[in-house]
Amino acid sequence: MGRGKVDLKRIENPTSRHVTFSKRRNGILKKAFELSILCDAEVCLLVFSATGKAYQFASHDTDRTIARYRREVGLLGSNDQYCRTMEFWRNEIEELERTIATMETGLKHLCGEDISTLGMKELKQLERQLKTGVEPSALRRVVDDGILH
Amino acid sequence: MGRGKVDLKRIENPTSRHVTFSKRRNGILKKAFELSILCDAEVCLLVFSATGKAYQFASHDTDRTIARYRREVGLLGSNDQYCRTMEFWRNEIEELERTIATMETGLKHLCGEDISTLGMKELKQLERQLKTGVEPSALRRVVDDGILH
DNA sequence: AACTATTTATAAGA
DNA sequence: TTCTTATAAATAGTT
Repeated sequence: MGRGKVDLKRIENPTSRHVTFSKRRNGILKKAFELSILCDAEVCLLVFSATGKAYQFASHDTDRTIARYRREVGLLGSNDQYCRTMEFWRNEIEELERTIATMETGLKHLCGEDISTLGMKELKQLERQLKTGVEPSALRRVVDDGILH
Repeated sequence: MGRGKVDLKRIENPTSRHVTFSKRRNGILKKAFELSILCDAEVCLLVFSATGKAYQFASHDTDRTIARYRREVGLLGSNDQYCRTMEFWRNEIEELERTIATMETGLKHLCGEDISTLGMKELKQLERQLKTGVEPSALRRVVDDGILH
């Protein structure tokens, strides 16, 4: 698109490459946004320039979409047959139990200290854990007890 | 682009929405590929259709790019202050409750029928629900009752 | 799935 | 970078 057709290969001239990156980066971010709105899709786009700068778009939440990707795509080879075996479901349950154990540790930690003393890192991790799954009753207890403020 | 201009809002007609999704999905995947080649960038694009089907492009390796995102971007910029407010946690909880409600519906459905009659699609959805969070006791009950085989 | 009329994106130039 | 403009690409509506 433009004054001339361009070959699909790395643009050697650094200036052109940077200018093109800037333009196309904006273009694709816009496309990602439009796709998510028009078609009601969940879209996550991560871009790192050759110089290491990061750009991103997420229609919902980057972590959420990545988690979904890991769940649904990340574990390939889960063939139809295997999914119906007891072994498959035992593995599912074990994984869940590990998640819950981690969560419980996190909750204990949370109950033991004022949340305002937690660092950003811990808060983000806790948020991730919450979104990955937690018993709502346990959570509500924490909240009702007024540990959070 | 096309015979008419389109408003930036969800396309209500399901047929048009699906057709547009298919076209634009291909378009943006191509754009992602071109950006990575022309400008020597690291690009990762994750797309889930409204019906849950996944599509992706990764110039290098999806896991690698995600890891890089987590290292360099994941921990920055979130509003440290807001995360400590009650409002933030209430939102977290509401989101969880919605998830749990969906899950409970799914479990009821599961208990009512033999899992071997479920298709791959339902199995994958159930797997997603399981991993998103479910009370392990409820799950174990389902398993122990021999509904799965 | 194809076909086109149009809209968009963007390459090159200033 | 930013704006302009000619042209290549993408795509909306149609067949």
